[in-house]
Amino acid sequence: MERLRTLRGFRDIFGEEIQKFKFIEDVSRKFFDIFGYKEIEIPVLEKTELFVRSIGDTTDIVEKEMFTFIDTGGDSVSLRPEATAGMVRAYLQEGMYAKERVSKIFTIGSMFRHERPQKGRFREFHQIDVEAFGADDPLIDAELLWMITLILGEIKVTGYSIEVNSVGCKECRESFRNILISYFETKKDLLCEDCLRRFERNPLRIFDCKNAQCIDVTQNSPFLYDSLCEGCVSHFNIFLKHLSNFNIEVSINKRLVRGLDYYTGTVFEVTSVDLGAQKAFIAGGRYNGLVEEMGGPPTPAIGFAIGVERLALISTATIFKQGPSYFFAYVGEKAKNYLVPILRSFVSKGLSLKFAYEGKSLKSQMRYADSMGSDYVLILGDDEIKKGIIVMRDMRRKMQYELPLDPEDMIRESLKLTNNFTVS
RNA sequence: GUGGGUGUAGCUCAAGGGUUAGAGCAUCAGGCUGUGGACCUGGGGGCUGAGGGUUCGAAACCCUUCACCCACCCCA
Repeated sequence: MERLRTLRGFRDIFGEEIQKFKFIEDVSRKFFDIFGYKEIEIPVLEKTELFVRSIGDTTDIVEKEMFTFIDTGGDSVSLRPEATAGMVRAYLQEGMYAKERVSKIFTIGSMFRHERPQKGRFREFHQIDVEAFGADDPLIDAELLWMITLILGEIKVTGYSIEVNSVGCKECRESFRNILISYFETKKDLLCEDCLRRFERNPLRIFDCKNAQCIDVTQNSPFLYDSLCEGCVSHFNIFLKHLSNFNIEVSINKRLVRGLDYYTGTVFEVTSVDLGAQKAFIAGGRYNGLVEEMGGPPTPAIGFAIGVERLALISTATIFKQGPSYFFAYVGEKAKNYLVPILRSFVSKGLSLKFAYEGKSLKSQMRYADSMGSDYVLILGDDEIKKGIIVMRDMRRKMQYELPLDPEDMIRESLKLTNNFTVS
């Protein structure tokens, strides 16, 4: 019989990794609360049209990476490949724009893309997604990056770098597109196959190519960055000024363009050299036109997403356990009868008391206790029962004490001995 | 979708045509009949990813297929 396993690109997340995930989420939630972001859960499955309209129908994501199927009602539905589309939908559907001037929301959950897995890339992956609607002030652009640096600091990520750029508003992007097309038109034969495709659909993306010859071609090409309109230049400069006031080091990467159609103005990426080819672990930017395109009032907006798997790969945080843990070791059936009342007392006090279900030799139980990292082992056998006591062994100091056998007294006395407990 | 690499015990890996496929770690037991980590001894564990072929003989060679990893593409 063949054993079933997960689908390609889907994984079980457990053990140390899930602890790291939870830690990353906890730290993020803490800072989101400080900065006034409210949590929202949105559906994993939405109408395909939502993603087509927001992300763009010629992007790779919607063209070939979505898990799309026809449900029994005949609708085309898709597993979300990213969160922003659904967040915009929720912002409009729940009427947030009418209730507050600025809506700051975040969500945490799985995204799905039908890609070939590699280091730091899976078909089901987790994002922490943050969106702020209703403010065009570059201060909020800078504030987002500040919040990111605070989170990364607490998660103990070092050696990352932040790249920023502006991809301009609709107007300056449209005029630049023409400039770019006429430039590349003469150099078509120098571009790689992929870039020829990009030339047809989204010439901006040629700047993203890693092919040496293409990089060469773009070396002397006009940059969007250099032909931004007055308003975009001033917005970007004020953004940079704020960043320096926040003491945030960034580098301007004129080649940085994003793969989703909705971005306008500020875009940014946080990368780490420790990640392999998929080095961006946080990315985002402004999308001032999207809300209106989705049928809402004209609303400036900005957001970013954290790739949790990638962040977990580079976080050097170690998860500390808190509080002492106890183990109950018993010799003989008579002693085992004392387990339940003792266990109940420990649990009611919120203390961790482990034990072996099929207790074998004491030696075996001691090994078990040790392998689970128990700090104290309570040992009970006929001798102790006769004397009305229980032995508590301090595993690290290799010292033993006698405690009363009555559970309440036992806990009280043991806490006296362990109240200077510190995690090593 | 394309390319490269790897599939042998729970994990990391040996064996490169020739008895019964090994080692370390992990696990269980014993040494120590009631005391953990170190050490010693032993036990359990495998259709060598799957299917076909070549051969007296295949984990090994050939074909097919599947899976995983890395990279391209793209992206968090």
